[in-house]
Order: sequence, then structure tokens, then C-alpha cells
Amino acid sequence: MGKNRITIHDVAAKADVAISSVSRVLSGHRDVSEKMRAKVVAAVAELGYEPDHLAQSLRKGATNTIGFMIRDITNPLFSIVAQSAEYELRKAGYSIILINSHGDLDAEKENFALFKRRRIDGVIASLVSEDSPYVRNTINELGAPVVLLDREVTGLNASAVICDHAQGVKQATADLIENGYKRIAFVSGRKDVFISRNRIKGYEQALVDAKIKIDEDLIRLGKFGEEFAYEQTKDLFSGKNRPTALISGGIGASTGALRALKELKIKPGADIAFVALDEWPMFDLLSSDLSSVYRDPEEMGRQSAWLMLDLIAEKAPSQAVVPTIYRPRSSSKALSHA
Amino acid sequence: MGKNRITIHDVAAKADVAISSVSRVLSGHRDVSEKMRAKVVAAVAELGYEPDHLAQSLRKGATNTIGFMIRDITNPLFSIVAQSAEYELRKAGYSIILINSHGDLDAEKENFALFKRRRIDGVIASLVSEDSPYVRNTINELGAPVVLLDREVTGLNASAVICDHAQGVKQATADLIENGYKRIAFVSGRKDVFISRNRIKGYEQALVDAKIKIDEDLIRLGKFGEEFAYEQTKDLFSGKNRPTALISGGIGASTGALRALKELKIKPGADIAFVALDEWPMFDLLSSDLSSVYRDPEEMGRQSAWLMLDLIAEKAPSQAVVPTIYRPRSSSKALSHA
DNA sequence: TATAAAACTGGAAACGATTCCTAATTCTAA
DNA sequence: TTAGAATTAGGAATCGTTTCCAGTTTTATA
Repeated sequence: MGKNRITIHDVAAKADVAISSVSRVLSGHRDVSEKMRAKVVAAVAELGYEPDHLAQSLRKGATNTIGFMIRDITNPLFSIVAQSAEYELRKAGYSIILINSHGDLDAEKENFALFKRRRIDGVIASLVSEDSPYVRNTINELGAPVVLLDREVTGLNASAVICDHAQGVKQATADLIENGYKRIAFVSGRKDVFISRNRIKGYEQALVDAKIKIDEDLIRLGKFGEEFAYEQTKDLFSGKNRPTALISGGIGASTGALRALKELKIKPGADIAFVALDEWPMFDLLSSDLSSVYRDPEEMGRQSAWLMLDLIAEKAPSQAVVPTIYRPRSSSKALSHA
Repeated sequence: MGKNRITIHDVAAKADVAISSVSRVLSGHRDVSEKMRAKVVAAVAELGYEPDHLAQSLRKGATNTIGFMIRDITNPLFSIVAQSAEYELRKAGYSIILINSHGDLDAEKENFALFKRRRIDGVIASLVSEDSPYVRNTINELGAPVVLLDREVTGLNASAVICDHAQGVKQATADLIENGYKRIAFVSGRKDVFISRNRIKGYEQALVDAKIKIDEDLIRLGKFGEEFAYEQTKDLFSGKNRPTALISGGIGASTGALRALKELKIKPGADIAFVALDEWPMFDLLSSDLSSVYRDPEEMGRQSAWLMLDLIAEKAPSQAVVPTIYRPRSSSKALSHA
């Protein structure tokens, strides 16, 4: 049922004009007589005609579609970024094709190929890794503009939304130090991406400023996701010479860390100090009032959309910086600390 | 840069054959000689040719694209459903165009129009409302199969993933009654959609079975989202003759309810009994051990994808039922209850 | 060896729009 | 009134594929 799609030919026939004229009326071309416009508009209305986006894309060479690739749409931060970007791009007439990379490099590669075949007009992506040699090639061969989320790929013709993690983490670390903590552990994801390097930078700066020696054993970088942080937290707090404070980077890591602490019966904000990097929905309903370093995911989404639209308009690549805000709450000051 | 897209013509020229032959080799047509296949494959490899999805779609009349429309991708339940559906559909060669309706009927309407223009092969949607007169028309005029999430639209040529809310809610309510509660409040979203009706059904059945009179004042149905539940919870627990237990339906509602309780300094699991319908990430890290009625969002995503693939294969519409599971935890038994 | 069937290939017509080119019409000014 | 410019409208090419059709070659059968 419904095989009878109405095409521009039907409209032309009904209005008794050429299809080129119909196209001209619909695209608002100026060389059209009033009479012609009226005839066509009437026919369009009567038939309920809507132009076929597919045929338009093929002819015009633009699909008005943006590929959006992230590690995990299930991550509340990413889902807000995606929603906000979609909202903004839609206003400009673009739709979004959403793909998960599941943090897998091969999947990421394949996704780029898919985007290319589908002739998307641009890609917004949070890459699995930024160092890998294939990235440059893939992105350059894509033949479409790219906006990266929280990644720095130098010498590439791409824009990026960068968060100033260092600043917020530095503030948080400094506050912990101020409150008397010296053994501050740091658990987060892969060390070869900008976000982790940048966070560690803030952490180390605060320690250096306070003339506290950096203890590499307290820094645990490895993989994104819950699992890794869970294990590392267990390890950190099971041995002797335990940390007195913990900073966890990313929502996955925070989840893993909190779960480990719960199992160890260590209460953040009472037994140790705790700062989460990034917030998530219902953050305020957790067992204790957790301090955080916050960044606005909606802003990230908006910025990524705008950068993309700029690139499509053939402007030069650029970067947008989103600030981070340290939000101290009671967990920055545990009652009993060493 | 990169204007030089490689087409089937280039391959044909390089291999010195007709473009129709190239197409046949690539689509695995059986009437192709080994020699021909070798020539074409070599040329394809040498040029790095990839077929243009757009042109294929136009010609074949199928875009291999599914529209996915939900109220709010930010909702963790929906985001898992989306991810799981995407994963499953992708295996079958389909991509997903993701759109938010923001719970707005007009936006929903416009989204259907967009899907139609883009000639998607099918739509998976969680509708804002199922009663509205436009639904039937829009869906029928779409000219593509539809799978509804948790909605019942009778007499429509659409499949649906239905959750058996009644069963889980009935169990939960019965357990509360067993634990001595009689004044059990129920806060949830719009009453004109299946999910709410079905939940209320379970709630009322349990009360009827226990011969407890249904108090309409304890049932608060109105809007999805945090705000409404927050207000209703405040109202319920501020007046005289307060409820002794609360069931909140949906993640938004649970958030609103928990926030209201926190402000009122009423501790779920201690001062009142509490059951949340649906779980969300970090559910177990909340202040108290909350009971829940759980349903598997990944299963919902998978089922919706399969139903869609069935419809595309021209099978008859059908329904998939996803069970709900009551998971009693300590919040079902508050220490001090009336 | 003749003949029918099967295997293979190339040419051309779609799919549904946009846009360039050209011809016809209208308008302006001499 | 008429040349020339400015509007306006139609025809045809094009975007990059698939697929139908017809023609040619090969293979199988009698």
C-alpha cells in the first residue's frame, strides 16, 4: 500500500507546465511569473507533493546529514551532547545519523567508511584514540569536514570542542590540599587522549604548586569504563599506605570507584575525600554530597554543531573551549582524615 | 580537496567493461564469468571504489535507514533501547536517524514528515500520545512500517514492543500490602498512554485483591518528567493524612519524587516505603537500597529491531512482550510505619 | 552437426530531482 | 514600429547506480 509516490512529474502534469518550472517555483528561483507560481503552488497543494530528499541529495551533492559517532550513547554526558547537537543542527536543516563505536578502534574505522558511503556532509566524533596512525588518513580521505569532541589532533583539517579540564581539576586538587589531604589518588581512562592528559596536568600542577611530591603509584590511568576504575580503586584502598582522597575522571570511572568504595565500606565524604569529574543525572541524590568538576554538555553539543556549520560554510577550522567549574561540596572535606 | 569521487564509470573504464557488468559483479549476480569478476575486482581494489549509497537508494527505492524517534534520548532507559536497536539493525545493514520529539506533539508530526521526505525504510517510535486523531493518518500516510515502543494503537498496521508493566507493579503493590502498607500513593506520567494505564491496572488489581478501597487522591497521573512528580509528591506528603508508601513510575518521575522527599527530609526505606518503576545507571549507589520493577531495555531494543526487520520482510505486524520483574530491596519495608 | 538452452555481456532506460542552455515572449527605448 | 534587452518557460543533460532487454557466445542434447 502507498506505492504511489507523488513526484515532480505529477505536479508538472497537473499544472500543465514543465518539471523545470516546478523546480524553479519550489526552490524560489526569481525568474518565475506570478501566474506560473500560482499554478504550481496550487498543484503542489492539491497533490500534497513533497520533494524527494534522496533525489535532491544525489543531484545537489549534499545529503544534509551529519554523522555523529561516540563511544557510548548510554553515557549520560554524551547523550546530552548528542541531543543538544541534534537540536542545533536540525534548526539548520540537518539530520543526524548516530553510531556507537563501543570504544573499539576497528568499529570506529568501519563507521567512517559507512559515513563516507552515505556521503554525509560532516562528522562529529569522540574518537577512541587520537594517536593512532590511521586517524589522519581516515579523516583526510573522508572528504567531509570533521569536528572532534575533546580531542586534539594536530596538523589535521578539523575543528574541535575542547574542555579546559586542567583548570577545574587543578582547583579541585588545590582545595583538597588546602583541606589537609596529601595522598590524593587519581583514577581515570586511557592516558593517550587529550582529556586524560589535560586532567592529569591540572592535578600535577596543583601538587607542584603545593610542593607535594608526585607519587606515580597514586595515578591510575588505563581504560575508560567502570571495570578498570573499580579494580584500581580496590587496589588503591586495599593495600597499606592508603590514599586519603580520590579523584575519579569520567562517569564510568566514578561509577566504578564508588562501587568499589561501597564494597570496601569506605564512605566518601566521611572516611576519605572524594571529587568526581563530570556530573550525571541524579548526581545530587547519591548517598553523599559529592564534590565535582562540572562542564556543560549542552554547551559542548551546541558548540560542536556550530563548528560543523562553519566548516560546511567553508570557514577555516577552529576550536571552541568549554570551561570546567569546580563545585565543592561536603565530600571535599571528610570528617576524619589523616 | 577530494572532489574526485570514484564512480562505477571509472571502474568500468579501468577494467574495460560495461558499467552494468561492474554492477553485476558487485551485487553478486550469478551470470558473471570468472574472468569478468577478476577484472572488475582488480579495478575496484586498485581504485578503492565504494558504491554510492545515495544513488543505490534512489534506484533501489530503499534507503537502509530507520528513523528512531523518542521523547528524550537523555533518558537512560531510552538511550539503552536506542543503542541496542542500533546495534541489531546495523548488523542487518541499516543505519539509524535519531530524532527527539521532546514530548511535543507538533514536533512529532514534523518528524514523521521529515522521515517521509527522507524515505526511511521504517520508523521505531515512542509516541507522545497514542490517542490523538492524527496518529492513524500520519502513520498510514508514512508508507513505511512502524514499530511502537510501549504503546497500543489498535487497528493500525504497526508492530509493537509491549512491556508487561501490570504484572510487576501488581507484585510490588502486593508486597507493600503484605508488609502492612495500606495508603500507597502512585505518581507517574500521562494517563492516556498504554504504559500508565497498564501500570495502574497492576496497582489497582493488587488493591482489589487485598480488598483495600482505591483512593483516587493517591493516584497522581499527569505529565512525564521530573517537574510533575516533584510537585505531586510534595503535595502528597505535605498535607494531612499522608501516604505511607510511594510508587513512582518512570525515571523522570522517580527523580522528581526522590528530590521532593529529600527536601521534605523523608527518607525512603526508613520513613516511608518506596518502589521505583524502572531502574537507571547507578541505581544501586543511591542513598538507600530502593526496590524496583525492572524491565530489560536492551531486550526492548533488540525486539524492536527484529519486529522492524520482520515488517520490512513483509511479514504481518505482531507484538513482542517484555516481562517486568519486581526486585524487592530494603525500601519495601520501612522501619517505622503506620 | 544442427538446434535449443544456458551463460554472459553491453546498451539504455529508469530512480526523482536540479540546472544549464536555448528559444520564445514581453517590455523598453529609440 | 522595431531593435535589443530582460523575462520567462521548456528541453535535455546530469547526479551514480540498478535492472531490463536484446544480442552474442558457449554449452548441452539429440
